[in-house]
Amino acid sequence: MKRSQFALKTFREAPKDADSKNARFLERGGYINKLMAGVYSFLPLGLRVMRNLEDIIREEMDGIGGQELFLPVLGPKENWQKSGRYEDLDILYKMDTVDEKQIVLNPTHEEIIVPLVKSMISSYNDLPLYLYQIQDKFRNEKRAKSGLLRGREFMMKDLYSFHINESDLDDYYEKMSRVYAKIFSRAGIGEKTILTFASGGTFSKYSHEFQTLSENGEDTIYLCEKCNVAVNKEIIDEHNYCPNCKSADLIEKSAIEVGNIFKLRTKYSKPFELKVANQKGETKEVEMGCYGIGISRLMATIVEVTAGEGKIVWPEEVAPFKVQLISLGRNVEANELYETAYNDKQNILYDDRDDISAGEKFAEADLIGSPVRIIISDKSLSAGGAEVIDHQKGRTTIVPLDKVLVRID
RNA sequence: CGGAGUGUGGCCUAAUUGGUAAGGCACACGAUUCGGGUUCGUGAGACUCCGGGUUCGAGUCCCGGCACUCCGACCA
Repeated sequence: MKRSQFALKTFREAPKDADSKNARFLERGGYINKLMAGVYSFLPLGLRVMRNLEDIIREEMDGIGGQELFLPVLGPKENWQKSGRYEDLDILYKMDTVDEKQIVLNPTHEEIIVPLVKSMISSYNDLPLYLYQIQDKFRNEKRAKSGLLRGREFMMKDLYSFHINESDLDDYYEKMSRVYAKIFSRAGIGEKTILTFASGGTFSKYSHEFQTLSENGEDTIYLCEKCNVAVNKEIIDEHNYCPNCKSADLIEKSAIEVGNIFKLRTKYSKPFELKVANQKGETKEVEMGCYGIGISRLMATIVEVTAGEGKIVWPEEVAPFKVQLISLGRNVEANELYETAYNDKQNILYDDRDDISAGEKFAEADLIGSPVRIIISDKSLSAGGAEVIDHQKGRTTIVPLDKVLVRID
């Protein structure tokens, strides 16, 4: 991609109303644009980051049998009344339409997927079943805040698992827990993301959250540094010791909840009468689990944890562009490198603008944050080729132009 | 939903006791410069959030809305 053709506008200053680190950085860098409180447009640069996160998540979900589908944003009032959440959920967007129908903007999709799956399965032979989607969720938060961390419309991956019995649910739940750790590791926040015991609701003793340690986090967790496991504040009164080593030596930390896994058991299969026949021909309610990752929140969390002032180095798999090629007055050489060395032009951003100062190009490159930066200038050419900066390793080398690709790979 | 604060060109800011909107960024054009948002000139761009009120006169004071931000409550 040539920078001169890329729809990107960065700014010297962040908008005044962007107060959180992620909002300041992402709006300044031209990743996102605020439409109203808690509602953001994703611009081409920001969408590239989100798509990369989606790709990681898809790969991992598919890897444990997940099958992707796409459920509607709109939902019928009746489904939500059936589960009791039409009245219980204060964040539910309820709308009266002109023809006097009442509809809901789905804030989550148990009420949608359970009736759907009911129409698909009838026997234990149809189980287990793992369905997921990546889609916008709508929640009328009393107070949207902190940029992408708590929005009213946000991108989420939600997977729902369906099992013939509890032990099968337990097995899959454990498997998912490990896969989640892998996802956050690939997203570059593995070391700071802590498996956290949280309230399980009425059907299960605990659920688990994946909490990323961050000063600006809105959750409070109690961390056992020895085991790298934590307990959420909401259950610390009953559980003020490490779930792993039983130590009471826990440290209070603030964190951002980036993912959550939850054993629903029969909470929703019951009201919607989702049942299948078991081996004996008896009808049984289906055991369910649900597993969410807030993808836009994950993007914000990476920024909160890794960005500096006007500067970021995105994790390898997340970066909007893997490589940034910057020409400083040497477009002939840079053009040739761009055209010949890179067949994957989608993953390199080539700043070919010739009316922009070096300082401005660098400042913008810092905001875009590719792991690798290549500079071609008089200075680099007289030193022997292109200057290749590996931001992950913190290393700068001069590489002959015909060897640049080799060195990158 | 309670409390507090803030609304001025696209963005960031200024405007004296109330006196007729100023600057920077960005944008267009022309020069200049070319390793950290270079410098200079020219130009375009504003019902000062909306609606009332006080006043000869309101960005400024008063009332009512709306929006945004922060604190708290809430967060399957």
